[in-house]
Amino acid sequence: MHLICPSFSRDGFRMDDTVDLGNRVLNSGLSKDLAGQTVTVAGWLQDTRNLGGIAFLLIRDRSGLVQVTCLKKKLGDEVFAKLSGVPRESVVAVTGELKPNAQVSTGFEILPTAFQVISEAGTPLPIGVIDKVGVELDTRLNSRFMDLRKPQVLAIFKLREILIRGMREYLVSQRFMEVTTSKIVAAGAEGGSTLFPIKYFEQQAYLAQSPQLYKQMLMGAGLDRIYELAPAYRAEQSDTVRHIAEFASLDIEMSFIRSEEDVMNILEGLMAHSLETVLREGKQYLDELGVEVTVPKLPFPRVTLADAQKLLAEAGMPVKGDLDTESEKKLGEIMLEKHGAEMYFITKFPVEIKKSTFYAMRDPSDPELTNYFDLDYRGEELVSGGQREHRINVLINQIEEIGYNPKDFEFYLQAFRYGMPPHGGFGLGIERVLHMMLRLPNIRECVLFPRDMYRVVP
RNA sequence: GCCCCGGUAGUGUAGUGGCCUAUCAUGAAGCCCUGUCGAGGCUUCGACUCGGAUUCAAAUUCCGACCGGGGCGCCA
Repeated sequence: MHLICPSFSRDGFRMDDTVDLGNRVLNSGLSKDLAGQTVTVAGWLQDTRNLGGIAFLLIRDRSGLVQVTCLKKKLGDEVFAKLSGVPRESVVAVTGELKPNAQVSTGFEILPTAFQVISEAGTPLPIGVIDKVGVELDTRLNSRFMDLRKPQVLAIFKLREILIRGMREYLVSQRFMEVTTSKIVAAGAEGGSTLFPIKYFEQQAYLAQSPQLYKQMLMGAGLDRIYELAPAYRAEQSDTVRHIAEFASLDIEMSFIRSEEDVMNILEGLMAHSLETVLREGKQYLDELGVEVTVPKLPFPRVTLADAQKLLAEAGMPVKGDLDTESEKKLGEIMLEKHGAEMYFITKFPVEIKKSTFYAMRDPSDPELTNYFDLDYRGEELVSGGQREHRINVLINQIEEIGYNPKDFEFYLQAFRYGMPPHGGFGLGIERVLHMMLRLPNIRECVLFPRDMYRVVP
């Protein structure tokens, strides 16, 4: 911490120690109405435009920009040179008089009476905050702290926060209780190949790929309606723009459902409410990104997987089995055209496709199908969910069918032996929602410090 | 895991055997300029990922390593 200008002396410019941050106001709190008042602001020196006898310093804080205008005549040569020579992106604090001025885009400026460089930035910057050249995502992620200083990058995370807040609001209104389950587990909900092994004292353990089994056990505990927002870890060898090794998963589980339809009702309500919240509270950030968001209308269209295959065949893209990436995208176009819907359910996945999902309930009216669905958003999968099998005997059969040993799941199965209500739920990828909602080229854009097959730092 | 593509100043790029003491922009350093808001003008600085091979000659071709991008499978 050091003084910028020990020689400050002219015109009452403060040359003593430091600017008092106790009186600091956010840039957004300033306006012409404060004309003549002394104000203190602090932030990052975004840019300096030195015109010779006058210099403009732009100071950015989390709320926006403010212009500090320095006059050489008033400050003296030495002070003026020091002020206009502070490196970009240094953290500075300024006290000065707020003066209305129509020549400034905000309508006012600050004439400094004290100035402190709190933390000087090195040069050159690893990446520019306002430079007029592109920067690749990988380079940006290597200097993420600097990247996040860009308003359009920060906007993504403001919107993420609003989206999640909207989701919580909705779930609370529907009497869901938030829970936290362990991310250190002895067994996965699905195959072992996507698990990250960890050494847990003297035992083998894994990072949780899903809270699936715990959510269900909590239904056996009588919690009725729960949700959890927590990281999920997948060691998938998936190097694509929509996969990351650690993602935020919103998992819900609810009891006493009649079928998966009850779960879908909650899910569509959740999506509509949270997107509405984003639209209502996040307008400035959406504008920053130049994105338009449409709130989906209720109810969302439902199409069985079989019908989806028919639609695709009619469109000249026949698929057998599960949809591949190309047909998934195509279905997104078809649903938009036919129903004007960006979000839609694909229902009644066949047992054949869901065979590793041993806890899926099969359709009582067709043993070839399950009560499982996906929610897609413009051709990308956001959610998987469905009705679970709550009958212990059937559940054990389904575990054995895929060659697993029920003994390995005894901790889980126990919860089914002493009273388990019919239940269902889903897991939703937060980043997938943002990826599609904001039309970002890469899902890594909406994680602060993304983890993928190759990146563990920062 | 499979397929395709790439790695040039701090950042983004041009350059596909000799015309490269490597282009342009941005940036940084310095000078000039009293109304900038993508400020402007002038000067300077700064790079061929690493190792091996081919060749009279390699940023450029070949092999390997490392790093990155896209697609597929799979998935949230």
